[in-house]
Amino acid sequence: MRLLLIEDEISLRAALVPLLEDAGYHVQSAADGTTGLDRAVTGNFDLILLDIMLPGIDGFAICREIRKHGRKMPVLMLTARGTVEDRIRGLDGGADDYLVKPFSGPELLARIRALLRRTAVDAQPPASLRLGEVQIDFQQVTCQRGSHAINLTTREFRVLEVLAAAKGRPVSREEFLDKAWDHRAFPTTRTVDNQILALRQKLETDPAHPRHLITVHGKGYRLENQ
Amino acid sequence: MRLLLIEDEISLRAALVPLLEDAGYHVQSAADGTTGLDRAVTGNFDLILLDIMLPGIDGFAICREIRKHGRKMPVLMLTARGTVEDRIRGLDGGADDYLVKPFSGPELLARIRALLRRTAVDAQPPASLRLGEVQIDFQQVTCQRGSHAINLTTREFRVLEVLAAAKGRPVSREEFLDKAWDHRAFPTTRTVDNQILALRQKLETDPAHPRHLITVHGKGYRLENQ
DNA sequence: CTCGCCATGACAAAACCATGACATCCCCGC
DNA sequence: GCGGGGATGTCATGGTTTTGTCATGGCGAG
Repeated sequence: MRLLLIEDEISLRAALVPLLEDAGYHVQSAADGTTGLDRAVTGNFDLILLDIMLPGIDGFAICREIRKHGRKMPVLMLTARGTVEDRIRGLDGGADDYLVKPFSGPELLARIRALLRRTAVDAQPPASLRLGEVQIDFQQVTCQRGSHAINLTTREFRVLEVLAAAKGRPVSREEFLDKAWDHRAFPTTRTVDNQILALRQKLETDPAHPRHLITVHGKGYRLENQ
Repeated sequence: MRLLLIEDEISLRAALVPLLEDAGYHVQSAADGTTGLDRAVTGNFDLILLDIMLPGIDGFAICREIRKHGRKMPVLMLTARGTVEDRIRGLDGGADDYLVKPFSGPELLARIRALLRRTAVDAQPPASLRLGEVQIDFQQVTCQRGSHAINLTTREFRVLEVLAAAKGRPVSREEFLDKAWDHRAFPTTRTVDNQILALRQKLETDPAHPRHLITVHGKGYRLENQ
């Protein structure tokens, strides 16, 4: 599991990073809001730890921006202030939980576990998906633009399902090969690209300028669900 | 949904029961074959999870007994062995799916969902069906294009019924053999194709370009109703 | 016995998709 | 801004798998 810690205080970072790594997480950190937001949006994280008081952009704004980019990973806010207003404001902006400093290590780990568990449950692909005027039904294994049926291959459905289950998180080529290909298939990476290409040509209104099957340079692809 | 877990290893039961209950299933378990068979036959379960290596009766025998009693609920075999012979023997004896230990929780849940979907969704085929200008009546077992009668064989009716019951979802050849053939017939896959071929030639306006009996490459066939 | 049904196998046709070549784009350092 | 190198877009190709289609023969019902 990959965590992103956005926190400007060096001493807190120094304390938190080992704690999280000891707990088995992969941790990256950012010392200011701008860097943090950038990594949160482009990186492939499972959870964000976000301080509210930050130089650059503040935590509330970062959280809103993350959501604007369609990223659904859970965000755990860290703050020195604990007023009811702050809490409401944070949760309103798209944060998933809220932890008031000072907190204990076990407390933090427990919150992280709870958040990851909560989101892992709905890591299953949805029963159906709508991309613009295209409707994909994973139960019926059908796909149509308006009333006109579109023929997707089995592999294309599986690739879409993986993307849909990721809920906007970028999916790397390796992850695709793991999840959409039969166990232990090791095709060249071009293969994944070709599936994406085919899906774009079938699903996107303008395949050359995709609005839903988005390339994340150096990371893979992600699904923009409008 | 009510599941019955027949498994003698305490540790596996202890791991599986909470997993299944968290997933929203009602779980009962039996620690040996005799008890398990008894509950499977008398109880009202939607699915059976069945270990093969059991004290008392072994899993294969239990499965056969369950079928002898006319119970049709899906059976998912769990086993440490994964040989082709075991698999065939299990499926031959009336099991519906097969999972080799060790398996992951999500993997098990996915299989269960698939089995329940497969057996529950299409419980009731419609009483009649209209495909273009062709009218099929499953009650009267008749079929006509306009006022002109079309002669369908018994098997063709059953194949159509299975397709109709699936409501547009693709039906695999395995599923056809399960549902449209007498218990545990193992004809070559070509047999299903031939039935579809015959149906197309009788029902489709242009058998070479079917509009209703649609091939889903790598999956099977599905019925396009309109 | 005769006829229809249908399982099996053979072969052709089609679909799918892995691979590689080349063009193009993007990011980074200058 | 301006290359340069790596990453991605795109296409053509061939091999493999899956499906279409037909012929054959066994089998059971009437």
